[in-house]
Amino acid sequence: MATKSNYTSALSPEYALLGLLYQQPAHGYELHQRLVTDLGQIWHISLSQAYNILNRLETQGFIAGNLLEQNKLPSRRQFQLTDAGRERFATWLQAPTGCSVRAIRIEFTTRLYFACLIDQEQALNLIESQIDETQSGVKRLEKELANTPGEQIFNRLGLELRVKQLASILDWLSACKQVLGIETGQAPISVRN
Amino acid sequence: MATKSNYTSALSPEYALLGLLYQQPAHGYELHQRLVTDLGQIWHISLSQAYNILNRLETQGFIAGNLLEQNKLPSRRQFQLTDAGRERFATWLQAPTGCSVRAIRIEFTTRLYFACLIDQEQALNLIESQIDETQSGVKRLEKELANTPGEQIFNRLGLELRVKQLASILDWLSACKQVLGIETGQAPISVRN
DNA sequence: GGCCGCATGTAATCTGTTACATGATTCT
DNA sequence: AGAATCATGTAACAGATTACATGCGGCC
Repeated sequence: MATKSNYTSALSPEYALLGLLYQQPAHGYELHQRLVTDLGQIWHISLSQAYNILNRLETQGFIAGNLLEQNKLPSRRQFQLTDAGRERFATWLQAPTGCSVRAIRIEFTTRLYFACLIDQEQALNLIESQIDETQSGVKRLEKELANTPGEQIFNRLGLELRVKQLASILDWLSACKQVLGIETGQAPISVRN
Repeated sequence: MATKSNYTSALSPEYALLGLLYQQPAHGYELHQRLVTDLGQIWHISLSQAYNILNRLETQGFIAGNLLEQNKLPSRRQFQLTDAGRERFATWLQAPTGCSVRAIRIEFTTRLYFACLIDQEQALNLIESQIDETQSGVKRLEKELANTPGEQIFNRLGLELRVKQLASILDWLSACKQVLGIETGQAPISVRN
């Protein structure tokens, strides 16, 4: 019934690539470099994989590339977003991240990165709604913990760990607000050096 | 140069299955059930995937299965560890987990589960050495944080989050010791209900 | 001469996920 | 009669990881 197979199951840097292209056209090598310098602590991605993902995105019609010849160096494939790609990125940017610890560290941080570049106001909203979501996640886990019998020691331990981690995430989200200096109404920080 | 391809890259419940078989032979359906009831909060694995992993393990020579006919129900494939499998599990059980948040939540907890069943003494060691490892992980991250220039805001945020999460893990590891009641010298808890 | 940076890719392998397929028994 | 549980699997698909392959230019 669905148009095609459309799995976005796992975390993938594909949206990070789309986001970089949302700013300006670029070629694969450059995109990879920017990922490493700006978000290297968040995404660990090899050059090959970057090319693989770009090929996939091109096949799916989210980006289009055209060759740029260079006089000495090998020619580049310059990519730019298609309309579909622009929409895909915009939709993703304001989608909820969920409460998986991993998703927050990786996907949410990436969202925040782009939101800061595009719209500081939206970045604030992002943080606030993530705080809400995380708080309700804590409640959900605590309810589940209450429903888990004491014999299931390791299920309980697993839940307790997740609760603690969400708590530390809440802590971190507050720190995010301060670091970004958004709520103080200061001048927008420069993100690209 | 390597004997075969031997990737253990990602977290996989394969060792959990080996561990369950380390205790006693069992068939696939039963193994899946035990995973769900005992470690369901830690591993989310479908029945199909359990069978897939078991097939893989059999191909690799870590387990061996023989059919048990039943009078009414369909026949079972009862698996047991081979010598190679027993060794594989034992090696894994005392291997270090590392400091990835995910690995600790999933792999370490699984190790702890089996260590408790097999040898309470070893369980204590496991926790202690994980505490050490995690502490040095915090130091490593803090050093990296110190080396990350202030312009790389999001790399810094990513590192700060990881530091916070490791701190909450240290907290949790202390709680583990208490919950398991190991250091108090109490009678061994019953893990299987 | 050799290594590093620029710039591109292909291919193989492994793994997870989902869906599909089958068939008996037991409970309601 | 229909749903749930027991018990087994195969197949298709997507994606991550790694390895392999190429070629130029500049630097030491």
